[in-house]
Amino acid sequence: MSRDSTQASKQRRRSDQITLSQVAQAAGVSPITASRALNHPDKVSESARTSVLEAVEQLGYVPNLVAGSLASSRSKLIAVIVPSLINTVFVEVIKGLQETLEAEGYQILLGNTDYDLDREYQLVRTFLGWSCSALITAGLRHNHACQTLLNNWDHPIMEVMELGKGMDLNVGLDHVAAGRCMATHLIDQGYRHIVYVGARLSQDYRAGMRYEGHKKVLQAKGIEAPLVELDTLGSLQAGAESLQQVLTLYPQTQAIHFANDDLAAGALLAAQRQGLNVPGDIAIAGFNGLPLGQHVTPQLTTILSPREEMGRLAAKELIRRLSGKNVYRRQHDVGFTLQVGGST
Amino acid sequence: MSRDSTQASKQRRRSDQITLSQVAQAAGVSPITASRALNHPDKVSESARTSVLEAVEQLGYVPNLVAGSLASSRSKLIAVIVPSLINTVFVEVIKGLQETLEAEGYQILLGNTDYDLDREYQLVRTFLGWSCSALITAGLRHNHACQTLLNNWDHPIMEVMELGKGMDLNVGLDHVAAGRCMATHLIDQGYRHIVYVGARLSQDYRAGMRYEGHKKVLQAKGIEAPLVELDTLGSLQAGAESLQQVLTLYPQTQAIHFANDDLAAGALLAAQRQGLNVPGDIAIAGFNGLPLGQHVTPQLTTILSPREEMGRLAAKELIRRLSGKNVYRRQHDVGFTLQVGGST
DNA sequence: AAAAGGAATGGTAGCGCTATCATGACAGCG
DNA sequence: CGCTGTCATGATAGCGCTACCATTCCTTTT
Repeated sequence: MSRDSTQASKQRRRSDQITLSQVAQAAGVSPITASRALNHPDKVSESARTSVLEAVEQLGYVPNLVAGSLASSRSKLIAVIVPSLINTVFVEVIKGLQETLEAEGYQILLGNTDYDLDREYQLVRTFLGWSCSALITAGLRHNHACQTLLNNWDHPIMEVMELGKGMDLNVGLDHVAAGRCMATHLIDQGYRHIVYVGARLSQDYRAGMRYEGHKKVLQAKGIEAPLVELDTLGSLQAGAESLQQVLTLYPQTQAIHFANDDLAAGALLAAQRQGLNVPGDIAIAGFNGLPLGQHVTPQLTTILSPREEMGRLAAKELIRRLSGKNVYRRQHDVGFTLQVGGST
Repeated sequence: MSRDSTQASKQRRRSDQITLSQVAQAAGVSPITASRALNHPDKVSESARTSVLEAVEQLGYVPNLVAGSLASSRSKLIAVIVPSLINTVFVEVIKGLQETLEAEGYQILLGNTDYDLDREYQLVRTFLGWSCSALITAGLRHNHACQTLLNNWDHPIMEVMELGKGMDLNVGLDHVAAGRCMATHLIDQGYRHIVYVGARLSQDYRAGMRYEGHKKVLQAKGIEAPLVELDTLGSLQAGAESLQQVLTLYPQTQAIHFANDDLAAGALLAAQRQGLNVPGDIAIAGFNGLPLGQHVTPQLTTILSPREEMGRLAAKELIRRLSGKNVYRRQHDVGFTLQVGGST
């Protein structure tokens, strides 16, 4: 009877957005049938389904995902937390994740910790509040509060980048082994005075792990393993500057093992500008396998890490888990490849 | 009386997560007061506030943002839609956005269209369903459905990357002018046989706009403006390969104006490998001002576009608008800078 | 023919939070 | 002393959707 809402005691609808009930009414079915037509199409008759879809089209209905998530306590959101977007490595992992997750209808909620574990905790708290269906985070290190919070969370957690025993799922590579690999290569090439150069190893602790591997190999041969730690972020510029610094501190240096390709390429290009011969005067090695390294002359010796692949695999495994399938392995090693160029 | 829920007719709580009501009970206040203590701290007495915060701490309460958003039809989510993550340009804009938005407590919902406007429409639909408080999208071109959908949406919309009359807010630069700028520089340097090389200009239509500017300048001088369009994405590799192609198609070429620095740097490095002198045999220019261009020899002539700055400014203007302040200008030109290196 | 099973649909009651209005307490005012 | 205004708090009623159970109608089984 009271069609018009003049008395409308407690009207609260702010936006005049179309609701599922209106769609249902237009389609001549109950709201719950309309809901099913959209979310479980196989559970309604074809006639109901088509009339609902028509009504959706006609009214321009946009499902309120917030309401849906609250009612079902599920969502198609996946939280992705990385320490930095400046470092292209993480971006490439995100790329791989994004590609795979979006294809399955998931949306990415992106967070950046700036290498701050407390910040990470705050982000995790916020993201859990969105009842994400999973969380992907870069690295195995978290602060205590974060650890407890996540332990009590009953959704999949995927830790990427480095290999190890995580909280739940893990896709990554063994950075210590990568460091050993490159150090071994340098020694095999006959170099004995080898410096490792990294940038902010306390933040980029994976580069620190590579140094650990590097050091072990050298020490096993009775060789010193000097470390030069830069206080800037890794970049071509920083690499160029570090070259000078290394040669001043350790004039006998024959080879430099850089923590990443940006540094290494920066140093290589700087060496050329200074008329130094690579690898004759100084050998240079990097890590990551960025395209840039293949385009400089001589080509950069580096370790190729499958970053996008890591993202894709992580996403795939996560989806597997989310769709209720059995997970046989929680740890996945994506490996790495030594790429020998002319720079060593 | 009935404290235990044995008969529990229609219990539906799936997760045993702490709710605000439990916090309120522990703090000895009503749920609404607890809500206020957390969201409008100045609207409750200090005693209430502290006891609520204590209870939150003690119980490890994590606010359910989904429920909050539904009730208030507001959220701290901001949708960000870009055409690609492979192109670092967009990533840098995201970086700028992210930095500024996260500092203000906003979360980013990230979408990638893969240069497909229909995909963009789908993403927009989905994101509107999350009742985002704003939407940021790269570019001014959208399909019709998307346009209508967004016109009826009553939240701020920010279109970035290129300058022009958008739907709402806009931060970007004039790509036609940038193309003109570089073409003028090349002509001033005395080059007359100039080829423009771009990759998939129908997708990267902003590179196409730069070509338009380039062409106009050349034609005004009565010079031909040949275009070589590559079918791959812009990359060092593609740039290296295109060099050959250009020299075969247009043997007289004196200068190549590349659509971006990746292509240009790839070509420059390839030229060096082939023993060609840059700029003596062939001059090379790019666009973007990537760090790489400053580290090759000779330095790459390019146009510096303030990408992170664009993201930061866009985020700032958006926040301004979201906090209800007056917006005086809807369009913001971030400009560009010609960087002359030794390559032209 | 009666019982049992299945498919399509709907009614009801929340999900956890906040907007709205109502209340009571107390200060300031003429 | 009543009147108005401000402040802190609370009761109530949703936000738009879906889980859960119930109902109906039809097909299959013994």
